[in-house]
Amino acid sequence: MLQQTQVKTVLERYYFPFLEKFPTLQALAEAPLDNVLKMWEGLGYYTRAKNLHKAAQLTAPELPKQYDMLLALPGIGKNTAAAICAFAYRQKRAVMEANVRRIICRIYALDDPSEATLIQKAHDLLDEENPYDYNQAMMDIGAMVCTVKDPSCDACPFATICRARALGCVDFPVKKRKKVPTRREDVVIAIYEDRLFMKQREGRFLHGLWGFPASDAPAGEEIGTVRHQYTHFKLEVTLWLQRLHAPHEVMFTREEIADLAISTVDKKILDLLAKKGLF
DNA sequence: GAAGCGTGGCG
DNA sequence: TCGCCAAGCTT
Repeated sequence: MLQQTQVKTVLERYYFPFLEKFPTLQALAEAPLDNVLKMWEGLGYYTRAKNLHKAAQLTAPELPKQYDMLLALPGIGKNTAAAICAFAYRQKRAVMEANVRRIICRIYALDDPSEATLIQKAHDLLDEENPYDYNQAMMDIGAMVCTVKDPSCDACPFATICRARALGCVDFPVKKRKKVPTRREDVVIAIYEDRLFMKQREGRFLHGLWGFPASDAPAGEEIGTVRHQYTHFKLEVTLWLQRLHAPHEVMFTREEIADLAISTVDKKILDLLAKKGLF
């Protein structure tokens, strides 16, 4: 859950409900994927949920303790494998995530280091006698002291050796900006009495979540626009309403929709329909 | 190595 | 409104 996601979000809305629903690796492994996705709803990067579910099925009832075996599991990369080893099993592994990366870039004044360089530096710095405390300290310092903007260098234990500080700037690592394109889509909302047509998404994007597929041939009445910002593109959806005279394909009532895993953009569409009193 | 993958918060 | 960023991984 914590991959590319702020701790605050995970702790406030996802971690505890997820553990209550799936209290053991075995329970997670036996659950239908749709139930897992429902608990992941709104958290993003949904492949993580699928990978976690798969990893549970591969390892239940017990997670392996060896780094290489963890690394081989879907969704577990070098950082997560190192974190599990260091935090769960007190092994000598150095985590290399966002906070550690920022600290290392600043200590050594690295603009845009390769992954290999970062991992080498992290390994060099690791306190092998206290891997748990070292890793936790690095992440906490990154989160609370060596922050992205306006770091508290006066309170930083690295202040005397930090090259970025000696250079009088905190502009490490160098931020690479990228502009994202805008994508426009037409979506036709098919309504019959108290039911809506929804489809489970396929392909890589939002896979497994239920939503409103884009249409090549919009028809019906235009009812509004929904905007949503993804990492790599901006989406602008024009909504069309089509009232059917007979039900077709798969349609859901409001109560049934509440049990489906739905991404944020499709939630926005549902909100707009509700706001306009259309559904 | 680079691109693709979600969402919410912040300035 | 816009760009940046977060306990990264997979292809």
